[in-house]
Formats: sequence, C-alpha cells, structure tokens
Amino acid sequence: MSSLARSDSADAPVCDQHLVDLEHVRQVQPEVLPIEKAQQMAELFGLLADPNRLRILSALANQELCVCDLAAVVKMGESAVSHQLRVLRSMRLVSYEKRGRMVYYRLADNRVSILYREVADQLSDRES
Amino acid sequence: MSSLARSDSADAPVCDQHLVDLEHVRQVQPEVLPIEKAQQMAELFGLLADPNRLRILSALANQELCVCDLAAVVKMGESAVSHQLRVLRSMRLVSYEKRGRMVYYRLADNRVSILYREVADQLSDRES
DNA sequence: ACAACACCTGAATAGATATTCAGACTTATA
DNA sequence: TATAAGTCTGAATATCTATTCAGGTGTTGT
Repeated sequence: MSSLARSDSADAPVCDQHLVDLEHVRQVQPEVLPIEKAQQMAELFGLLADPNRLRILSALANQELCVCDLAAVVKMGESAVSHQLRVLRSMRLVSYEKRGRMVYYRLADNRVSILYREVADQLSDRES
Repeated sequence: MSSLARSDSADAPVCDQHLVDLEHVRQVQPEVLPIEKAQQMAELFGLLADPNRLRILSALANQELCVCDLAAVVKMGESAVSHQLRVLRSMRLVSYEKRGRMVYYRLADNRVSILYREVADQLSDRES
C-alpha cells in the first residue's frame, strides 16, 4: 500500500480511509434529509404502512362512520379499530365527533386521501 | 365471498346485532380497499417508514452513489446500509450497477422522489 | 497467486408494533 | 337508578423490524 500521507481524519466511518469519491460525499451531504425531518416523515409513512389502517382510511374516504360500523366494514374487532383510530387521531389524520354514545370519524382533510390515491396509482403502474 | 346476509350472525364481529347504520356499511363495503391491495400499499409505505431509508433515498435523489460513500453520507454502518439497500432493491425502488468492485445505486425511477417530495410538502403544511 | 478492498449475507439481539382480552367510562333507555 | 350499548384504555402476547457482528464472495492491484 502506498504510503499516502492523507490527513483523512474525518469523523464519519467511511470505507477505509480513501473515500471513493469524496467530492460526491461532500456535495450530497447537505442535501440529505436531516435526521429530525426524516423521522417525522417516517412516522407519517408509518401510519400508512398498515393494511388495516389503510382500509380504515379508505372507508372513511367515502363518508364518516362510527367505530362500530367501521369495525364491521373492515372486518376487525372494535377494540383493534379503536386502537388504530387512536393512532390516526394522534397524527391528526382523522377527526371525530361525538353524537350521543357514538363517535363518528372522518378524514381530517383530503390531503390524506390525495396522498394515498397517489400511491395507489403508482402501485397500479408498478404491478405490470 | 361472504354474502353479508341480514343483520343476523354474519362472520364479522359487529356491534351487537343491530348495526347502527346498515345502509352505510353496505354502501361503503365495496369501496373499501381490498385486503390484498391494502397489503401491497402498506408494504410500499413501510419501505418509506424508516428514517434511515428515507435518508438513503434522499441522498440517491441527488446522484448515484456507491455503498461505501452512501454509508458515509448517511452516517451508517456499511452493513446496515447494505441491508436497507437490499430491502429497497427488493421493491425496485432503487437500481444498481456494478462497476469494478463498487456497486453504484440510484433511484429506480423518479416516481419515488416525487412521492416522497409530496409527503415532505404535506408535512411542511402540517407542522404549522 | 496473494492480500486488500467493496460489498453481501445470515444469525442474533434489541426495539417497535398489532391484536386480543379484560375492564373502565359515558350515554341512552327502561 | 339500573341496565345495556358504544367506545376507550392498559396489559400481555406474538410478530415484525433494524442494527450489529462475524464471516463469505468476487474483484483489484502488487
């Protein structure tokens, strides 16, 4: 190995000492999604990463429903639905309204349905 | 499939016997995302539901990178990066090209970046 | 050919997630 | 008021996921 007096140092664990393309690394680094933001996004995607939650959202995309009917529609236990709604609520993807002893849920806004339709389309393209 | 007969029995665990609004249930049911499709979508969302994978994708959104540099950019171990790339590869979100002993990765297509930018924007709105 | 390097893979551990069960709370009805 | 219905919540279990570690494959350069 040539005795390169490279003052590499660097605080990042990189491939050995000589980065393949240090320029690229330096160039890309600031463009990379910051960790904090990445976590936010991951959290949001995580909400949509469950089949049952997607089905719940797709049901609510049509009209508001109470927990009970929702459970019937998506064929889940009411407790499970309630747990999931709690999750969706915490991220303000759905809103609710109490009427008597029922609680009616609906999508918080239509951005959710837009987004989810976005992916649905992409999937259709993808699954050729 | 289940013919969803009267409000009696049925295979779905509903609120007692009398659905709050059977009409709504019947109306919504066919609109609900089918389980199979929901799983596909959830799988795709799941790929995007990890901060490190998002960071990897955001890095590749700028330009192609080898595993080594990629690891440096996102500050992860190379093995961890390799594992994640394997996941992303399996869903064809990234493609790769071997050149010598390096393997260069890039986004498979720009739909991915479009989608991910979509959510980034929504998040910006959301976090007012 | 040999050694070093880039990358991949499998097993193992730690952490997160979803469902179920049991019970609590709230509201309508007898 | 007492009972039943709808919903919510917490604990427990099972499952999945991500990272690390150790070792393997294939390529480059001496």
